[in-house]
Amino acid sequence: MNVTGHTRRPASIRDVATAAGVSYQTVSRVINGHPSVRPSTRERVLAAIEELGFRRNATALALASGRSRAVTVLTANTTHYGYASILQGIEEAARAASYAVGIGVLESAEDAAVAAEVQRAADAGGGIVVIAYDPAGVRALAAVPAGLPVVGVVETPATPPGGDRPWVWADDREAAYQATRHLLSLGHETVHYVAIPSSTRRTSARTGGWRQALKEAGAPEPRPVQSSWGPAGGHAAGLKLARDPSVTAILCGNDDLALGVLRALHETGRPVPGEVSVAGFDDAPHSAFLTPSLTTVRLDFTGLGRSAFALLHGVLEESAPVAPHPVSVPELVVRESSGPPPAGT
Amino acid sequence: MNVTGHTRRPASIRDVATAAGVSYQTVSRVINGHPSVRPSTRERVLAAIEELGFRRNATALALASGRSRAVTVLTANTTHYGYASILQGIEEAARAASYAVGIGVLESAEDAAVAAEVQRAADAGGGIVVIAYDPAGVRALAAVPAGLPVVGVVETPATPPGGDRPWVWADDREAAYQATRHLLSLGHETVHYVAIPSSTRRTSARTGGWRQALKEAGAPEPRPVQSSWGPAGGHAAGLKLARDPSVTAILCGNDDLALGVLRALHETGRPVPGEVSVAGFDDAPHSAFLTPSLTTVRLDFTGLGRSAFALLHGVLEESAPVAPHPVSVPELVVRESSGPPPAGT
DNA sequence: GCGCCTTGTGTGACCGGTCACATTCATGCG
DNA sequence: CGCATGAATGTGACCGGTCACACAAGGCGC
Repeated sequence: MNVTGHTRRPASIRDVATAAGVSYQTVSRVINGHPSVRPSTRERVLAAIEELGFRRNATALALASGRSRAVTVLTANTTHYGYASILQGIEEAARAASYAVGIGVLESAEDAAVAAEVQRAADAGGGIVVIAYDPAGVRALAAVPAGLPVVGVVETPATPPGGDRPWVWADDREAAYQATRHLLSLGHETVHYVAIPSSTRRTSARTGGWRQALKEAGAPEPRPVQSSWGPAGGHAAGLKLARDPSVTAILCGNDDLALGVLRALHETGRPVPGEVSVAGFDDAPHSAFLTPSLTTVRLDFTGLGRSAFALLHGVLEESAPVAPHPVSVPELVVRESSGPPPAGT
Repeated sequence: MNVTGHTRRPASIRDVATAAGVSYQTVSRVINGHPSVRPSTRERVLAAIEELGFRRNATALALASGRSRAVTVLTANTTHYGYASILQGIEEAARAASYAVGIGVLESAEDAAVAAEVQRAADAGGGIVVIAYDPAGVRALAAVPAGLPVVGVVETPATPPGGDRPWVWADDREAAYQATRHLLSLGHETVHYVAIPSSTRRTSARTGGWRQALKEAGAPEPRPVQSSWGPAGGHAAGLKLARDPSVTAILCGNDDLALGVLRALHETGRPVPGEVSVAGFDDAPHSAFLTPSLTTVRLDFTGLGRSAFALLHGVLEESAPVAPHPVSVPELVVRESSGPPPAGT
């Protein structure tokens, strides 16, 4: 309406109050839907709000009420598929609940750096979601001071990370178990494992599922190959494994690693799936379009993010029902990269 | 120090003041580094701060001072490589300047939805960075009310999107130009183009660079194939192009599209680069590990994000020097997917 | 000795909301 | 008819900082 060239200070509830001829408290009642406001009064206030383009100041609201309707997501990474999808799920749910979403990247797993980042997140005032799939995340989750509303997105339900704090998970253990069984069922003697960083600890869910499947089948358990997150790490691991002719099946900690492994096998002249079968983890969007397309396990990261937010939302507002630990069931997706072992073996 | 079971209200400057035996204003001076505070006093205050574990309340600071040391990033997507990398760059720079980073996803390009999201970003109080690579982003940038500190990350410097507002860009036009010239220089008669959503408009930078290279070489200009962002879109486009035997070179709007195109060519039995050459855009981490590895143009998205923040930072605090429009130079990366056209042509 | 400027410190108001309580007026009920 | 009750509204303090200004003490010039 009012088009002066200058940027004017936005209208406050007191401005609205004078415009409507009521007290600021009445305005507050109207915007909060308090019942005992005479309809005619409400009408007038709403008109004034409309006319002045009033919007409730989020900062003042947070300061006065203590609640800030905000979530900060702490994560070691924003670009990898799994992380980015979880973040997206959180944002989606947060937006629906009109919460603001902040992010903090844990660039280093060093304690001081992690603590600093946790502090920053705590300063933001709202709730915190920590993606604790890796060392930095796990430490961050542990470093969140007690009493702060926090939810962890973790690898496995078997090891409660922060003791009493709520968490959500996709069942990586089950997923790794399924993928490994799939490969074994094709006739492979055993399955080698290329691990993402956190998954080397004995307690890791992905490693655990793989190990369990091997044990149940009475298959020998090769040493997992420690790797990084990206295709470069997978490539290096793949070159190593390719040298060993007994290797006929490889499970990778994520699809990016699998991509690197595929490339390494290609470079060393070992056809997939003719000689070696490869399975990934996560079902990233590109996996279906690789050549050969990648057998993998699909995890619902977006849903995981939504659940994390729902849980946090429940903690922040007692009114909101706390979701019962929602575990999304992983789904094996069989594609071209897995098949029976070569006949000669 | 003080370990009571209950979560106590954090210390305020007044708590510190009484503990140090000074007024709250003196505490404020100390935490702001004001010069005229007697060293001995400063000492006492710092000791009290330390002892009470005082941290300045960000919300109160924002309310009182007006500045909120926060950036909100508006983007249509958080999972695609380019977007995620820009976000990461922004976060990195923001963290270094101890700014909080918020994100808002533009789920729909519909005007009302975009406007709502812009409002939310504005409500957050700080600066705004809009990633305007696509219709939703472009609209969001246009919808930001004048007077708000905002920086756009845009496709091309040729079309100032918001008129007077600052923006940064990676030179997509130049990148597309380089990639197209590379393919032409290999001997291809022309280069087909599979476009990402925004790039179909005539003003688009990527399309423009491609077109310019064709024109300069006197090559015929085929109709660009409109596609989506992901590999599925590239796959569909690739199937279409594969039917045309005259197609020997394809430039894709991003590496994910290229991946889909590669797959489509594989499925239709057209060897790459034997019969068809393919080039991508962005140099995503996986592109080097595809089979065939992908010729592409590398863009420094992270650097772009950092620049965007630097620019915004300059706007928010006059003290900070405003970076001169920093354009990162794209770099052509030649890999296996491009080569000379088949001899018979 | 006086005025004046500078240094160090304190006081009150304010940012824009919420919250606890006070006040007014119309009802219902004994 | 008097009084308790509840609806409708207003007042003052408060959240935790900042800002503008006041004020005391000390040094300097004249």
